[in-house]
Amino acid sequence: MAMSYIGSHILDRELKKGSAELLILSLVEDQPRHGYDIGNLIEQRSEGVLRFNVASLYPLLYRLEKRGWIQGRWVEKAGQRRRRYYRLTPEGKKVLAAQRNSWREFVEAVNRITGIEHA
Amino acid sequence: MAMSYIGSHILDRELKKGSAELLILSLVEDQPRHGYDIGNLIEQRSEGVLRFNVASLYPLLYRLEKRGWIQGRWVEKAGQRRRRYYRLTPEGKKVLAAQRNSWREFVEAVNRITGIEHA
DNA sequence: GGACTATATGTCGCTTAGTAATATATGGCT
DNA sequence: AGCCATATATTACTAAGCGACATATAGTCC
Repeated sequence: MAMSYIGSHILDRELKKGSAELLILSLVEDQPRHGYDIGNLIEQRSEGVLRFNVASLYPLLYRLEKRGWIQGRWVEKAGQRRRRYYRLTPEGKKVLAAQRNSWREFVEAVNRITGIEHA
Repeated sequence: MAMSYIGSHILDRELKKGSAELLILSLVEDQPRHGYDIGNLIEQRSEGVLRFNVASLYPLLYRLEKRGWIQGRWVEKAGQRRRRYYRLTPEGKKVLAAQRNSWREFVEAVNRITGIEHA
């Protein structure tokens, strides 16, 4: 039933893809964070608009680390499952700046075509 | 070489996915348009920031038509290859309104998390 | 005539990547 | 014991973008 598309679940799902890297890089910019924390922060700060699936989040963290944009290290504490904290690398910092610009350009372009004005 | 990622081709490519439907629906809102025209308009109005591959554009038009959001009809004119003009259906109009809201919410959420201020 | 370009639509096969489901491990609450 | 939150991880399925190629019409340039 086509009506079930209203609410734009498809749009929401697709949009998350491209912005995922930008979100993660931004969150580890000021302080190292572990995956579970990143997932929760995105959900909380977006007030539920953005939500990460673990099967997307962890592989994405591995990809970013493999590219050298973030650097992870294991931290073990008593009474806690081990956590892998990621920090932004110098190269990641450059990528983040570039992605912020791309994001701005992209939003402006879409707004121009779709006739959306930003307040 | 990881530096080749700078410029965010990956981000750009991914971001286009989710916004593609919104772009097309917006462009056929006021007047019927054919695929080739839509592709060119998106490229021109975005000043090259957004570009559609034909192997993405046409299948996407078929999907939107199959869902009943747009309705196409063939138009043949002498001295011209046949064109398929798509117009927005009443249901498509509702979807477009919903997707515009989703888009706004999404942009606000990403901006909040990534620390981007909009002027 | 032949080559090339712009217009206009269409399809194949490769690859990327999101997601549901499932798994593992620890600690606290009832 | 049962359940939930925390925290990381993997497998199998699926959707969809894209390079490359194909088809068709008409005009331009040499």
